[in-house]
Amino acid sequence: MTIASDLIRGHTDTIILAQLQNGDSYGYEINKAIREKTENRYELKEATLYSAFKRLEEVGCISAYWGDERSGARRRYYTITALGRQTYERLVVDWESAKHLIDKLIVTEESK
Amino acid sequence: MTIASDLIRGHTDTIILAQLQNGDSYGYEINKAIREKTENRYELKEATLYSAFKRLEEVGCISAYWGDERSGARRRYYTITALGRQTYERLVVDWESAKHLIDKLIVTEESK
DNA sequence: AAATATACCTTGACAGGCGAAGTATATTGT
DNA sequence: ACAATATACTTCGCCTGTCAAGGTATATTT
Repeated sequence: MTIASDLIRGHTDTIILAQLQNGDSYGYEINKAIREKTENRYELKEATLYSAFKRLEEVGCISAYWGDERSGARRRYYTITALGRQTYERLVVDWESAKHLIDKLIVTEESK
Repeated sequence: MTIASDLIRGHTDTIILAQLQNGDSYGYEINKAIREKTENRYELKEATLYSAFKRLEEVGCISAYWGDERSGARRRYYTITALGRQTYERLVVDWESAKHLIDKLIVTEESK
C-alpha cells in the first residue's frame, strides 16, 4: 500500500460509515469502492475491515444481515443505524479539526 | 484532550521534527510550543513525547545532549539531524497525500 | 483439473499512545 | 517555615487498532 497505515489509523470506522451512507453494502464491495475511489492507492486489509465491522456492530453503529444469494459466495450486508449516522457526523467534524490542527503543527512556513 | 488521539497517531514524530526545525529544544518546551500553537487544544502526553524521542534517536533522526543549567531542572536537548530533515520532508508529503485521500473517502457530497 | 475471483472469518503478534507512578529542583504564596 | 505549583525527565504495563498468515466455501474461467 502506498499510504502509511498509521496515517489512516483511526479513520477506518469513518470510512466504512461513509460508504454505508449510500446504502447497504458488504465487506468485499465496500473495499472495492474504496479502491476505486482512491484509484488503487488505498484499500483496507481484510482483517482490519472485518474487525471494524465487529466493532461498529458492537457499539450499535451498524447492523448486519445475511444476503439471500442463490449463487456465488454468501454476503453479509451492513446497514448504518441512526446512531451510526450521528457518530459519522461527529467523526467528520473531528476529522476537520484534526486536519487543521496537524496542518498547523507540521507544515512549516517555508513549505507553504 | 479535545482531539482524539487516534487521529493524531502516526503524526507524533512529524510534529516533533517540525518543532526541531526551528532549532534545538527539549521536551517540556516542545510540548509548550505545541500547546500554544494549538491554543490549548492539543498537547502530547509525557509518555508519548519521551518514547517518541527515544524512537527518533534510535533511528538517527535526532541527537541529544544534556543542557548545562546551573539552576532549575536539568534539560535534555535534541537536535534534528540531516536524516531527520530528510525524513520530515517525506512525512509532510505523506501527510498531504493521506489528507486528500481521507477527504475523498469520508467527506460525502452533501457535506461539501 | 487448476487457477482465479468472490466472499467471509480467526488467531496471534506488534507498535504506538498513555495512565500512573516516581525522581529532582526552583519559585511562589501564605 | 511550609505547602503548593511549575519545571523537567523517566519507566512500567496496559489497551487498542492494524495486519500477516492461515482457513473455509462457491462460481467462473482457462
